[in-house]
Amino acid sequence: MRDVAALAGVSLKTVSRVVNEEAGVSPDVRERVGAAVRRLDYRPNLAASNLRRTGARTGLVGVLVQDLSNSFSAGVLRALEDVARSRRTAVLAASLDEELEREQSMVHDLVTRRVDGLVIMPASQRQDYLVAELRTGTPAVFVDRPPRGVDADSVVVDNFLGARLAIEHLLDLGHRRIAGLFHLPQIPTAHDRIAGFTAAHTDRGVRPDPRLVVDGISSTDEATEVVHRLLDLADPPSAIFAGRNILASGAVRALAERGLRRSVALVSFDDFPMADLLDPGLTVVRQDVSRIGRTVGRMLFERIDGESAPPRHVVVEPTLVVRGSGEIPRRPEGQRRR
Amino acid sequence: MRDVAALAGVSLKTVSRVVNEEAGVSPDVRERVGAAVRRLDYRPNLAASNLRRTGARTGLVGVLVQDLSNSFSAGVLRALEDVARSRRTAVLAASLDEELEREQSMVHDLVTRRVDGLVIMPASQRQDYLVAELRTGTPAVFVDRPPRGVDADSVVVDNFLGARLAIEHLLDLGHRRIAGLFHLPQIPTAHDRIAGFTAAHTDRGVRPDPRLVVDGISSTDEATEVVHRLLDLADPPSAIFAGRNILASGAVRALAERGLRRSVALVSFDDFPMADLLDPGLTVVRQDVSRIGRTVGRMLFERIDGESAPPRHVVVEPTLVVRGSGEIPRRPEGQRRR
DNA sequence: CTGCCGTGTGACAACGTTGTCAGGGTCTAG
DNA sequence: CTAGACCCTGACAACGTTGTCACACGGCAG
Repeated sequence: MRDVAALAGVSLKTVSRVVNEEAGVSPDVRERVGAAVRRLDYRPNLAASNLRRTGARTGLVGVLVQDLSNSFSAGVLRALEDVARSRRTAVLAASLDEELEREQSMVHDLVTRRVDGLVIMPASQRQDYLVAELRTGTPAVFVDRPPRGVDADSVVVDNFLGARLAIEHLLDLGHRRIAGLFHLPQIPTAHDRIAGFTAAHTDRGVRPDPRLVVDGISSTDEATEVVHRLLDLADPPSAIFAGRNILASGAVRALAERGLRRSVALVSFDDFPMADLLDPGLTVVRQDVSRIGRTVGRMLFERIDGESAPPRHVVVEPTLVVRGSGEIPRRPEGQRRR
Repeated sequence: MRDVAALAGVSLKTVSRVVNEEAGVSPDVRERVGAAVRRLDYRPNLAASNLRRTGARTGLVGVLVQDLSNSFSAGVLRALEDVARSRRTAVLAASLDEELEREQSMVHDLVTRRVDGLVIMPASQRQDYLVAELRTGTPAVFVDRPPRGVDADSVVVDNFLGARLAIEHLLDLGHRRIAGLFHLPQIPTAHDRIAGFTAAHTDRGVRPDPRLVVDGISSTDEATEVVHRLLDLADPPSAIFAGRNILASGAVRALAERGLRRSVALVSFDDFPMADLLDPGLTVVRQDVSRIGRTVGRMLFERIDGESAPPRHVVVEPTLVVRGSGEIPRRPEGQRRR
């Protein structure tokens, strides 16, 4: 900036005025400074500028998701990015991989970087640590999992409802022995899906067989194994509900290995690209990822703009997408057929 | 910081020393300052710190990909993130959506933010504009598409080889009428894949039917349409090569609609999650996304560390992943069979 | 001619931090 | 007892920018 001022023969302040398009600079000077800026490839130092300006924004928001490479996280991030772009804000993204410690250290880092806002898909059970972090006034919005131990905006899917929709759908088709595959039950989303699974049964007077409900499954391979084990039971399930898309792929594989893809019904939570190309197409409970992302973005920027109403907790309703795999009727006997 | 100094009864500089874990502070004072820091929730202002330090890094890298929500971009980003994390660096991510203008403005913004490095999956044809941007010394690494008009490191997949692998595979199975579905030919990746498609044919003395080679297809629906049109020809293709995964899903859909999934061979460029669950499993040319991301990360940080050797251009070899859809033999007559 | 106003410009301090250097205290060797 | 060395600590300037304020100039009314 000093060089620009020297080259244009003006003071630092005048360069600042031109760069910031402030009024009150004669066209002549404005032109001279502009030329000098271009000639020297001058770029204002945003850090210094923010330092000086009172209450300036960094134009940066932090987004902490479970895993940038999974389609749910990536979809939410993408929708958020679009909102951020319209607010001339850049996005700092990171994966938490369900690691509590990483969540805390990332939040700390981002707050230290003075991001204007924070979006968190939490890995931790409780976020008490956030109370201190957010004392600086950084707004935070939770997504996918509600906050515990700290009061903040959130956008979550109604996991209970989603599971119930799926199970009711299967019950309507006559299924009575429905297997449930779930993630770690201490994760709120998994917990609610298990609850929805159970509630749908009991509401209809059906008692779910506890042997058919398996939780703590965290990989596709484990899911394949579990499904094989369930199908080996003397009274195997006639339908399967997968509580997460990666568990659904394990289930699909197990069914395929036994030639049962058209014999055992399957419904999954979470849609994914190309689920409709499977044969039969995979019936899923879909979360509207981009709507979730947009909602989160909108709420975050309202807070950044100074909105100070009490935290809002938006619950997005998932929908059942019928594609075939979930519409296989109960087959009372002779499941081995092709 | 001033408050901390006052509370601890020391000078600003001493607080600075404690915060930065500099040597030469008595344990007593260190402890007092530490307590004050905790009590006041003090956080150093990174911007100010960077401003003062000579040649300090921002601990920030910019990553510009095609679309954060597609699995290739997301996978590369994720692998990059892991490298960045090990270097205590955060990642600023953005989607370009093949928009040239956005590429330029994002690069400009990121350079102004003083990122330590830049990763670009270019949307533009030429990147001459970068010469001026990079004069500040910000290193850049290109991924997926090589740089034009500016000399910089790059990591790209051998698209020519990938397409050739696929076509040779199909030719080996006796196919002679192979359809090719491609993206816009002015995009270098598409261009090379078309070239590989053609070269594989001519190397084997087969003349590809120009009517079977369609480029400029940019959506799944368009691909479906095109495949239907090709299958309506008097002499339809016995195999299809999809030059991109989104085109593959269009092709799968068209084949499914005609009950030809087990009759017409299909090989696609780009793997995607759950491609193995299709029936038959989709045979693809796979790019090792996480290796690409890691390589890019490694190269970028070498530059950030001051490496000044001439730019390197790494070409990653793709591999053919056989899953069934590509191994359907040529069926000389009566393709309509189920 | 004087005084006032508006316009364009610049000097200076300040944002929050750290590098430099100097000073005061304690310790050790001569 | 003194000189030198060493250890801690603090004063001060500087990083690149912008807010505040003052000043110089030309024009205009009295």
